Amino acid sequence: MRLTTKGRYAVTAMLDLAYHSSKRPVALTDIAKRQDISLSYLEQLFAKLRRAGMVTGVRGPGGGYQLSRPAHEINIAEIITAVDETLDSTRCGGKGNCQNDQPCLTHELWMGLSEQIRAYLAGISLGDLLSRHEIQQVANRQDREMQGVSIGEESVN
Amino acid sequence: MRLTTKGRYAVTAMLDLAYHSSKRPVALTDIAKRQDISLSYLEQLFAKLRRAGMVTGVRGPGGGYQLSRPAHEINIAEIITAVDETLDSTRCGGKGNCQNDQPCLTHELWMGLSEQIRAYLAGISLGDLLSRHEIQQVANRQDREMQGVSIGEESVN
DNA sequence: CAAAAAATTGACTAAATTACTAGGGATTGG
DNA sequence: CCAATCCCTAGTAATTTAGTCAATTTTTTG
Ligand code: FES
Ligand code: FES
Repeated sequence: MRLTTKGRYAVTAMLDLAYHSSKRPVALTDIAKRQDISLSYLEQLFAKLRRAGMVTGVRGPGGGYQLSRPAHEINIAEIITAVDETLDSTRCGGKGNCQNDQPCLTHELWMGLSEQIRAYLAGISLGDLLSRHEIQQVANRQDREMQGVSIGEESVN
Repeated sequence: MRLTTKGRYAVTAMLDLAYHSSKRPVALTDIAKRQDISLSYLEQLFAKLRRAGMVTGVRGPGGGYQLSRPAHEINIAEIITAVDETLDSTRCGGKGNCQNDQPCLTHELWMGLSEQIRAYLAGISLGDLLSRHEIQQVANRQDREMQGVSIGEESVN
């Protein structure tokens, strides 16, 4: 499979967005600060998420991004495939041709694994994650740290 | 997770070894030809597999490698971890410290995924794979092609 | 209207990792 | 002995990832 920080960042950012969503859109600068992700890099990820129809951008002051669908209708597999293109474990990309146009000895094994991973991540939605205790605790901590930074110290960014 | 061609090659080579194992050891040059893997690269992988105690090497002419245990007692997860060091999906390596020494928002999610993958691959042994039809077919094809090469054509390697 | 806030886009770069090569021993059967 | 084979270490080329930079467009606020 290809699970890199790109996919991880995308899921993290989407979860942050879901957690802080209300009437008003959420600006990427806020997500970048809370989650410690480069703003420019986030912009690239959200461009893909927008093209995939998972978020909508609102321009201008007070703008930002919003989920296009309720959090419990967005699953993790979608998010990763939107930015990573695939969560396939095969070498051949599912085409069964990685040894001289023929399937290699282990093609079926990786196909099975891919399906396993896909099914697991497709079965978890942003809404599911939001309701988990550990995640609420972490999100809370991050919000407090954000306040601390903006009140107590100079912004170093 | 980190599933690269290194891990895939290792599993493929181990499966080839299991399939061709009998009294006599199997030489890496044969595996390299059948599976289209660079010999030097295979040697590096088998060095790790040997250190992990999964195969034993026999030197000298007629030498090669043998499985240290029966095929049904070697599972896929073992093989991958032996060469790839880990099949962890987290960014932090399970330590929960990837955001400024604190767990990031999605740490628990990746932990769950890692366990899912590990359990799946740990539940499959080389013996299981050997008994699958598709794999026998592919192995057979490879053996025929090998013969064709050594009889009909000059070896291009 | 002017200014500012924010998304949007595309090109480019640096760092890291992977896949692979090169070259030399060490062992052992015939 | 000598050829086949494992064994070991370094090094390198290719690929991929993570991230930067700079310019543009759209919209709201004052
Ligand atoms: S992984 Fe699909 S053919 Fe090798
Ligand atoms: S993945 Fe473990 S702390 Fe972020």
